[in-house]
Amino acid sequence: MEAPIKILIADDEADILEIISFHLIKAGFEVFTAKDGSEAIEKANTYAPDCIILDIMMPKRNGFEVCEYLRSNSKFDKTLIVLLTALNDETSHIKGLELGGDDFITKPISPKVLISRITALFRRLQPSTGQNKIINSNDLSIDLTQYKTTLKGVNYVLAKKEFELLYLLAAQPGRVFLRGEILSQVWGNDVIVGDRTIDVHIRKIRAKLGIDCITTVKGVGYKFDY
Amino acid sequence: MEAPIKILIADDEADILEIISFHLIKAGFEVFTAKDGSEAIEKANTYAPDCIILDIMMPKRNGFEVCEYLRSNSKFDKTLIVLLTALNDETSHIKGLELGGDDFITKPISPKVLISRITALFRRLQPSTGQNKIINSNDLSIDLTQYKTTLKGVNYVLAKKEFELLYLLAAQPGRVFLRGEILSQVWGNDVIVGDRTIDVHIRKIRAKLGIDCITTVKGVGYKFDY
DNA sequence: AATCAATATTATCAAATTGTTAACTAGCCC
DNA sequence: GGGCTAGTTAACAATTTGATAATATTGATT
Repeated sequence: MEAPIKILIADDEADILEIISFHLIKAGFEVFTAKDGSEAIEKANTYAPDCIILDIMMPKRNGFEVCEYLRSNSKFDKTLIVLLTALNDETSHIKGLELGGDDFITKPISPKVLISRITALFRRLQPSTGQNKIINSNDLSIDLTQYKTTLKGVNYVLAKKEFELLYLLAAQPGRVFLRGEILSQVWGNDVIVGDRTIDVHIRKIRAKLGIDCITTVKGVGYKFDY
Repeated sequence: MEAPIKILIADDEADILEIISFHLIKAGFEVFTAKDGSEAIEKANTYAPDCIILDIMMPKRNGFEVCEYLRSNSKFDKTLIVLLTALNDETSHIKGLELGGDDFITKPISPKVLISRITALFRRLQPSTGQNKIINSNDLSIDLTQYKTTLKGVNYVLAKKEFELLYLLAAQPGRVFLRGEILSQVWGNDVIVGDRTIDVHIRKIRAKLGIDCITTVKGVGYKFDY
């Protein structure tokens, strides 16, 4: 998991917010906090977290309302929602899960348990994205289904050939691709283009991304290394 | 969900086995039972269930051992494991999740809760089973049942094809749809229309909504991004 | 250090792709 | 029928992308 996982916690009790943040940060997550339902929705929209932990009982909008809002917005389709409550009450539990919550944790919260559960949720979720067409390396992400390249969260627009070339190399970091391989993979076997064409595209990728993620292996070919 | 979801329950207490089975069957699952750890492993191999509910305290092999066995076998990569225990004990909880359990439920078990949680787990796992008829993204809402599009609460009237095209793209924000995909999804496979037709409709949508929610990926297709 | 081949860079032009407009057609309702 | 709307298409403009050639630079080898 390259890019840090973003977690938003919403609870009106400042001390709980603090203790949970502390443990989540220590566990390597990037943490945002909200002290009521409205702020939770606002920050969810701003930061697009991967997981949102919601207290049921909160001012402005309660956890159920926030959960319902999130689940009605396709933007949050892949966002995990964990509901938190002081009540050990079966009705809330079922209601929360039916509204689309992914997990339910009862207070008092053990930080260790919380982190274990969140980790377990992500473990389950990650492979479910299937044979991922997304390549992640450091802070560089290359998503084939979206034709999208981001570096440190910033989006870079690559042209079709540039993208396909980068994707090919990045799919097997470190491996050197011969010019012939690149030609047949990116251009196809029936198309005939000169060697300089590859260079030019490599150059454009390097220029656009501003990082040297492609290494030249003189006399052989190119490889992705980042 | 075409084929019934198969669930294996392992517990040494016959009455618990019975009551859980009863409720799971009622909820539409196909249920297998085992009364100890060895039998659980045996039946897991035989029936390849989608979900295995394991009591921690069982004869022959306990829940942890079975969990560890299952997780070491790639055959069960996609199998959900739910651990069950009478102890409300944090250590077991964490140990179970770390061994690769997907969820942890403490006794006494409420059948309703159990079923909610299992359903929630499967909901997450199933790739977009939720064929939502209403798409919401930011302040844009697209309602298939009413063929209605609203932006910031204001209603916009899209023609049939325009609506269907927008709906298709918006159903999977970010994903690039190839022109061919768009044609077969919106127009069908037997209808033959030119490529310009898509452009014109895209243009009309952009003009009507006044926002640029559809991005062109040159040489590839279009995607919804808002 | 000189040489040579491979690669990088730049500019330029050609080709592909999409955007835009307007015109045409078919169906529908009054 | 006449007027309306939606859908399609054609023609052209605008834009983006791709390929090449010419030139500069690099790096290995001697």
